Amino acid sequence: MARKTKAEAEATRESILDAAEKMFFEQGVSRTSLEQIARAAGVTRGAIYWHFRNKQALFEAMLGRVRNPMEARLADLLEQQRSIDALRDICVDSLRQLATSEHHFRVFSILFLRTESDTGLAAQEEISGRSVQLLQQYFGIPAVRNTLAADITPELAALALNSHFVGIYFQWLKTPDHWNLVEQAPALVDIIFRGLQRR
Amino acid sequence: MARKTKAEAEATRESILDAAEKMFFEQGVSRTSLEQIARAAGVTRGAIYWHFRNKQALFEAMLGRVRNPMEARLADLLEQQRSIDALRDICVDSLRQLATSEHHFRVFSILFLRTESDTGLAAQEEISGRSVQLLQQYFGIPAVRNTLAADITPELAALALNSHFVGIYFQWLKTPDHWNLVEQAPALVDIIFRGLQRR
DNA sequence: GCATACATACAACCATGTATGTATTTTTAT
DNA sequence: ATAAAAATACATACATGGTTGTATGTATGC
Repeated sequence: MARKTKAEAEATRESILDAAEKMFFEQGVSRTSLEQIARAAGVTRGAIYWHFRNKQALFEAMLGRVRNPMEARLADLLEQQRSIDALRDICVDSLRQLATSEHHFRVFSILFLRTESDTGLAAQEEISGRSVQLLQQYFGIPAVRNTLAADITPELAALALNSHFVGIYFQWLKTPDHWNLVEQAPALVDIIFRGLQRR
Repeated sequence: MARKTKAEAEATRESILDAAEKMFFEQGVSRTSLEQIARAAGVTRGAIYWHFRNKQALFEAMLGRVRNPMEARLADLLEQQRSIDALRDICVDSLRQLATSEHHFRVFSILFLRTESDTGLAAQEEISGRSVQLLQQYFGIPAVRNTLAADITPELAALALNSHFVGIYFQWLKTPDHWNLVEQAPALVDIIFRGLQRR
């Protein structure tokens, strides 16, 4: 086949990534072959091996397209020393984004449910690890810490909030049609915040 | 090789399941071959195919050895209409069991992190689904429901508690050496209960 | 004219599943 | 009770396909 222009090449690269995302989501990472991805992208394996070293590299590139949506906002929260209500908004928005963005839905579904690879775990760690760090620092701000219940350290608060969050992600991704995350998000977030704050 | 006695056969069956649990935990389900499991069990693939129809059946049998530790106690909780403090004890114990029983640790680690199969998800659903059902019914008991915060329905309470729990499981299984689950368990449980109960 | 962006062809390897062999155990018939 | 028959609990051998990686071809953009 003929050589493509630079822009066209970049387009096929993206379509390969799209196809990988789709197939990984539908079948799981280990059970989808490069041949299947190639077919879904309308190319052959040759194209995949041209753009990516192997399946592993393709997988990582696919994950790399999604950035943790919370992270930037958490950094801003910390820097601006915003109120805890602002954090609550971030949390609600984050849950809603998972439920409304097909792209995020698929990638996080792959990360949580459709991969057993170590790089998948590493990616999870990279994503949630930084968030926990930022949350810890935020809860350490005296004005914020004072609002926490008596025996809750910043570390514990960050851990609990993050775990609660991951649990909601996880549970909902398993059965997204079973309950409405967008509707329940505020109530679910309120519960954990009530648990963290002093009464 | 010679035929074994009935008891011996049952022993090799168990050793195969043990080996599968070990290898699935260490390498993930899809990346461990039956050959590896056989070697780890000190037998050949012939023995595996004698006791199990295929890898899938072996995987299910391996999962079948662990029953949800919470379920029986939740049923009792509901039947005896015990106080919410009893539920809190169950939750703490459940977390502690994960951290102290190597067997539970491995199997849940496989379920949450080391499989991408649909049967893995189905098993998760079966395990946590019933718990949520029981929790819903329990929170529906008037005396219990009255202790919940104003706008929290029994369904929401069960969902939130279960999600919080799953999140803790998930986070800790990823990095079990990073923090001490046994120590933190009571505090983590207290947080979610404070969030659920009226102040 | 040379590097590019693929398609095509080829080699090699696991992993699975099944078929077969076999030494015992267990059962059955006498 | 004992010998023959049958079933058991595997090990071994083999056939197959699916997947990966690489090597090569090739038309075209630059």
